[in-house]
Amino acid sequence: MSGDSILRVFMGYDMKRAFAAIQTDVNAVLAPFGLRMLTFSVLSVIRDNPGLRQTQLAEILAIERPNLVLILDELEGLDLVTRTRARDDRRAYELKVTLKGRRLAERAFTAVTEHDDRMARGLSAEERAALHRALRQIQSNGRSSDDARQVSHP
Amino acid sequence: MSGDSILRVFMGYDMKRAFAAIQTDVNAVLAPFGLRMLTFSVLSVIRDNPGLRQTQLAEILAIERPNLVLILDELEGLDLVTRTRARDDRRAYELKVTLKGRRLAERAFTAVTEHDDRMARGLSAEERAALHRALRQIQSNGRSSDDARQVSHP
DNA sequence: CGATATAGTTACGAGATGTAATTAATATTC
DNA sequence: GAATATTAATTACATCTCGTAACTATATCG
Repeated sequence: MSGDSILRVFMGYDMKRAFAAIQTDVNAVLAPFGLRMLTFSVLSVIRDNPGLRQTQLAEILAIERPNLVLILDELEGLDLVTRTRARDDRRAYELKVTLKGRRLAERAFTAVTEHDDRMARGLSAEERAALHRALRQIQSNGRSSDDARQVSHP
Repeated sequence: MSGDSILRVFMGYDMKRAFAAIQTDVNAVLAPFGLRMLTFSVLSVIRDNPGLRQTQLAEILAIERPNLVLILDELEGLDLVTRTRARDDRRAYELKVTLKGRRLAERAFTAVTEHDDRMARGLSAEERAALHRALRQIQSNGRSSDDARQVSHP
């Protein structure tokens, strides 16, 4: 008995431990590419949504705009992403992935997919699908409280 | 379509989002008790394992011993936990929860349990059990790589 | 006894995340 | 159309979590 059985009844605890395992592992997988979980996510979303603005990207990834700035500085410094002034709104930048970035993202994506499969060993396809469903349900349970609060103070 | 569909195929991404939701929420639940997720976890494990040493506690929670020091300083300063020199090993401390700590932990535990149920709304008991199983499987998949590495360099 | 290991600590750094205030550009309003 | 407010990005700053290396004191082993 591992001593933390009192905490194992909580989804939050099991999830913290599982996520820590994944994050440590995926960061090790991404290190050879010069990426981490967060920069990989940013790169992937821009690649999938070329021309995205920083505010939209922050919204999609649920991070604050200021935190995005340094991440984009990093990716831009690595020549993986470009910031181009938007013609229709010269305050905003259009984000795009460079050719170099596209190539790197593709290889990293394969590596992360393999990693994800590795972390899912022992789970059937149905169990994996059920896990995704459960995780999204939890997210929406968390969001609904936020939304309720925001709606009540418009 | 939210723009992050490219990432939604990864357990790691869905889990990061779900865990962020839980952590934000549970910290709000614990704030009135003067606790956060981490201090609550430490307090709960000591309560469940009186006399525990710091090294053992760090091992159980999978955190580094140095990080535990400040957390225990905090809990000790709040009169929730005591460090007593072990008679058989004067380097070590025996950790115990004070009466005040026991009372607080009990109330906090109830609040966190309710919170966990709230975050699990929409999931059946079977789905919840399956979620725990999946999360533990993932943890053990992560750990097994570590173990393999350690065993290969004894 | 002397070498080595262990328990806790200190010092430090990196990464992720959040808030407040600033600047430049756009939108709104009178 | 000028004054005002809003928005995009940024800067500056603070906090939390987590990890490593080095130190002190005890303990153990040969």
